[in-house]
Amino acid sequence: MGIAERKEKQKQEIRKLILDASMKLFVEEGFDNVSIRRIADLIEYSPTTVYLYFKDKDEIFFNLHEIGFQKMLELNKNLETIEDPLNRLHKMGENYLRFGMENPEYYDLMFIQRAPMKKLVEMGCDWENGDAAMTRLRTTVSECMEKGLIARTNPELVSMSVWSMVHGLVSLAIRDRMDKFLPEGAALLPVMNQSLDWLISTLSLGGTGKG
Amino acid sequence: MGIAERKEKQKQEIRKLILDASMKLFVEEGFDNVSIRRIADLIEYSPTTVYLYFKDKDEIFFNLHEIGFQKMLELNKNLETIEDPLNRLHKMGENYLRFGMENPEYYDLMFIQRAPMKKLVEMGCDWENGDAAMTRLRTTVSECMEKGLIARTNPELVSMSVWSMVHGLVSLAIRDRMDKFLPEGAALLPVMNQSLDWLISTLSLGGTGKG
DNA sequence: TTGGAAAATTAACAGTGTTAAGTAAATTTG
DNA sequence: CAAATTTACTTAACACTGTTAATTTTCCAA
Repeated sequence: MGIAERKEKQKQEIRKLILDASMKLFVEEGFDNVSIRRIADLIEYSPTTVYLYFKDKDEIFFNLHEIGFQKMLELNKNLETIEDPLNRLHKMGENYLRFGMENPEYYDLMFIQRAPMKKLVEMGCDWENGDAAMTRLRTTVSECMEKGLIARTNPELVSMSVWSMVHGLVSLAIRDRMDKFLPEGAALLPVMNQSLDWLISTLSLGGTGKG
Repeated sequence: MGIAERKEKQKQEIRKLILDASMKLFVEEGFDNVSIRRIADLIEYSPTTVYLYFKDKDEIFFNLHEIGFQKMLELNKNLETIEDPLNRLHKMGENYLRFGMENPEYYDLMFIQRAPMKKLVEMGCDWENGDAAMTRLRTTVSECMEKGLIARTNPELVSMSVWSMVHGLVSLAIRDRMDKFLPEGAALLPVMNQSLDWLISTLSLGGTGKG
């Protein structure tokens, strides 16, 4: 079955070619300037060829959104060695903020754009990437509660709250709402990290409440 | 000069006609389905007429974004009578969440879509609506600190953090990320309000930390 | 070498934002 | 009141968009 295998491999290669070209356009020209025709130009195929590898444009975006989660997962490998769950939670937040600011296009697809969620509904399946991320967060939050580092309440609720805040920070930043409140040209990430520091120290039972 | 005045009034009427039609389409059909041609159809003018009243599509969206802020301001009138600043902060958050969930299209324009901010840069002016809203929030946060209701830190930072959390909640909800973590068909707003309750009680120096 | 499947293309449809040029209506001027 | 001018509006067009049907080219097996 060498031939069918090779064909499948070739197919995957072209899929990757398309995804890479899409992301390149997305990063360099912005969401609105990613068109099937420009993707096709980039990979030197005709526009309709793209449709032989992806059902429609949203499916391309869905795949990019998945790649984004992979990248984020990779970034979070530095958490594994952190024993203290509150420290881990803090570092998890820092990772999240950094990922969002360094990969605004991926972040957009993962947490802002409608297309990937639309595709999810179409396919009738769960948001596995989102669920997995939320589970990792909730596990750490639960651990913090068990060790008495933060107040014992509903871990689900606290996870959602913490996630909402870091998401709020990143999404305001990458959609140009945050810079409006800072001196011209000021770096956003340090301020965002201060917000996170504040949250963690406010959360913390043993902390000063001052950060 | 009655005639110039009347003409100006007529001009404003057609502008309003266009904005109303745009919002109607935006609410009923979603952002992507608002086209100049459909707006023109609705107001029974030719598509190019729209360009006599607005420079481009983004300018329409910018104006809708401003109307959104007006609506939000109106909603916040119920805050004026609240003496206790922490209560006021809490209620301000509730208003924010409710506004977002009841007017997702306006919210989108105010805090998610890029178009209005793009227009702002083009016009070279500040985000007055955003600044005003942030000032109202910061004033209340400062008052909480002065009265010793919450920890004395940087009011700007705490305001940003609080805003980020409620924005995070609303933006996750209206971009279909929140329902993925709740039972099918569950109402989002109550959960979001619980998150807010948690934040306020965690913030509060006199509180139980349990909500 | 030929038959058929697979891969890629061309042509087309219905739509988009936007502009230039032309027409109809209203107002000012003689 | 009639002519000239300004204002309001429309038609036609450009260069795009996602997507599909029909057609051609390429590849592999018999």
